[in-house]
Amino acid sequence: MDKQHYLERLVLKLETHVPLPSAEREQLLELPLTLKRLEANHDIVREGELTKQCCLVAEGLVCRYKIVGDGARQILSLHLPGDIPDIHSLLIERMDHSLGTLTPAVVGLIPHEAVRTLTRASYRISEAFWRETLIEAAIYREWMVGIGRRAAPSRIAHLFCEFITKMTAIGLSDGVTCDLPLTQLEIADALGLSTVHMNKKLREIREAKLIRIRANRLTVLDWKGLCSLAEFDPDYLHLQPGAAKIESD
Amino acid sequence: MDKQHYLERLVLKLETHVPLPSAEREQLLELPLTLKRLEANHDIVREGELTKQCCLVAEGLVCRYKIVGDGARQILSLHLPGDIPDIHSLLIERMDHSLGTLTPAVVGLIPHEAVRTLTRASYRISEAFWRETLIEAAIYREWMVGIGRRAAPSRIAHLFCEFITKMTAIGLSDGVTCDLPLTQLEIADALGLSTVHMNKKLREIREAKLIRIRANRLTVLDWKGLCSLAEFDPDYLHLQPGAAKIESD
DNA sequence: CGACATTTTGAGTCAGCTCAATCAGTGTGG
DNA sequence: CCACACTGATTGAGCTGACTCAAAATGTCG
Repeated sequence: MDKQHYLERLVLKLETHVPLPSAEREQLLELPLTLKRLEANHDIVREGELTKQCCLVAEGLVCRYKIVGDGARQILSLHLPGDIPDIHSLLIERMDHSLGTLTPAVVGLIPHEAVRTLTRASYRISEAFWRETLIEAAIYREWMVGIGRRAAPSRIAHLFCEFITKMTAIGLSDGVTCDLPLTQLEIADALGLSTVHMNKKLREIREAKLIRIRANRLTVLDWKGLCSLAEFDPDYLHLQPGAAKIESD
Repeated sequence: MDKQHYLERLVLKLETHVPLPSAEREQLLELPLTLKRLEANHDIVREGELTKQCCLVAEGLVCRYKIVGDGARQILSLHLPGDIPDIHSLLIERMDHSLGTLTPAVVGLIPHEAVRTLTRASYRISEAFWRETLIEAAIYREWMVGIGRRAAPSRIAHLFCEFITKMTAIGLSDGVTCDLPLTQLEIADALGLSTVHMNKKLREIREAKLIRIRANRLTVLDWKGLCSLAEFDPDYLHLQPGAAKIESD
C-alpha cells in the first residue's frame, strides 16, 4: 500500500554492499512510483516491446521468461519484492524476453527519466544499480551451470537453497521455512525439466527428509543435506559480507 | 603488439550504441595496459580470487567457466578481442567463476583504479561499460534457453550463428566464414553436452550441408537453414541498430 | 617418425521425456 | 450441502535423446 515502504525495500537492497549518503537515499525514496495491482500469470512487459519505464516489484513473485519455437517456456529468473527486474531497460530499451507475475502482485512503475536523473547525478547510485545487475548475471551463471551440468535432483535442491536464502536475506523467511508460491510446472520451467520428471525427483527429495512442502510452504528439514545435494555455495549471490547466513543446526 | 590498437577496439565496442565525446574517448585510449602473452588453456583469474585489475582481451579467444563437483565443466561465455570479460570485478571483487584462454592469447591488464576513475567521472563511460555487462547478461539468458529447452542440433547451430555474428560485428569475419578455434570438447562444454553426442549431431549438421568445418575454420553454407535450425534471432545481441546484418544469399 | 590431442564410431545404458490416466484441492452455482 | 469444473499433483508405461565406456582413426607438430 505504502509507496515509501516499497522504496525503502529497494534502498535497503541497493545499500547491501555500500551504504549511500543520506542525500542519495532521500532522492531514491522520492522516486515517482505508479502502483499497479496485477493478477497471477499476467505479463508486465513482453519480448520485443520498447519501454520508457521500469518496474519495482512491491508484492508478490515475478519471473523473467522466454518461450521457444515449440512452445516450451524457460523461466530465466525469479524476482522478490525490492527487485527492479527490468532496470536494464534503462540502457537497452528493447526487451529480449518477457516479464510476468507468478502470483498476484503489486508493481510500482518508475519512468526511466526519473531513474536516469539519479544515476547520472550520482555514481554511487548508478554503481548500486549496476552492481545489482551484475549479481543477477552471477545468478544466471549459476543457473546455467545447473541446467547444463547438474542432474535433476541437484538442480531442484539448488533452487530451494537459493530461494530460501534470498527470501531470508530480505526478511521473508527465518532460514528454515518460507512461502513457495510456485507450481511444479513453474519450477520445472525454471530448471529445464518436464513436470513429470520434476515431480518424481521432488518426491525423492521429500522422501529423503531434506524438505517438506505443504500448502505452498517450503520447510527445510536438513539444510546441510540439501546444500550438499545441491552443491549450493551462496557466494555467487554476493550477499553482504556480514549477512546472516543460514546455519545448519 | 600495439596497446593503442587494442584500446581502440575496446572504444569501438563501447561506442556501439552511443558515441562518446572525444574527451572521454581520449581518456579511455590512455588507460594503462599491461600486456601479457598467454598459452592456450591458461587460467587468467580463478574462482574465489580477489581482483584489483581487470583484463582486456587483445588477441585470442577467452572463456568464462565453472567446474562442478563431479569434474564437469560448464563454459559460460566466450570472449573475443575488445571484451573485458571481468569488468564486473570493478564492483564485485570476488570471482565466482574462472576465466581462461582457449587459444594462445594476449590480454591487457588494467588496474581497477584506473577504470573507476573514468567511470566515476563520466556517466557516459560508466553507462557504456554497464551496457556491455547488460548485453552479456542477455547472452546468458539466450544460452540458458538453449541449454534448458533446445535439442542438441539446435543448440549447436545456435552457437555457430552467435559466434559468426559476433565475429562479423568486430570485423573478424565476412559473415560467411571465420576462424573457429574451439575443439568439440569445448563446444560441448559450452552447450552442456557430452563430446560424443556433440560429435554425432555436428556431423548431421554438416551432412545437411548447413556448414563446413575444416582446419578450425567454420564456413556457413546455408545461413537461412542454420538460423532456422537454431531459431536464431540476433536481437538479443543488441548490436548497433544499423549494424551490418548477415544476409542470406 | 613418434607422441599427443582430437575426432569419429560402435555398443549398451539410463536419465529424462511424452502420453495418458487418475487423484486431490478449491471454487462456484444451484 | 452437493454436483461440476478446473487447476495442480501424482503415477504408470513406454520411448528416446543424450550419456558412458571403449577403441579406432585422424590430425598435428616437434
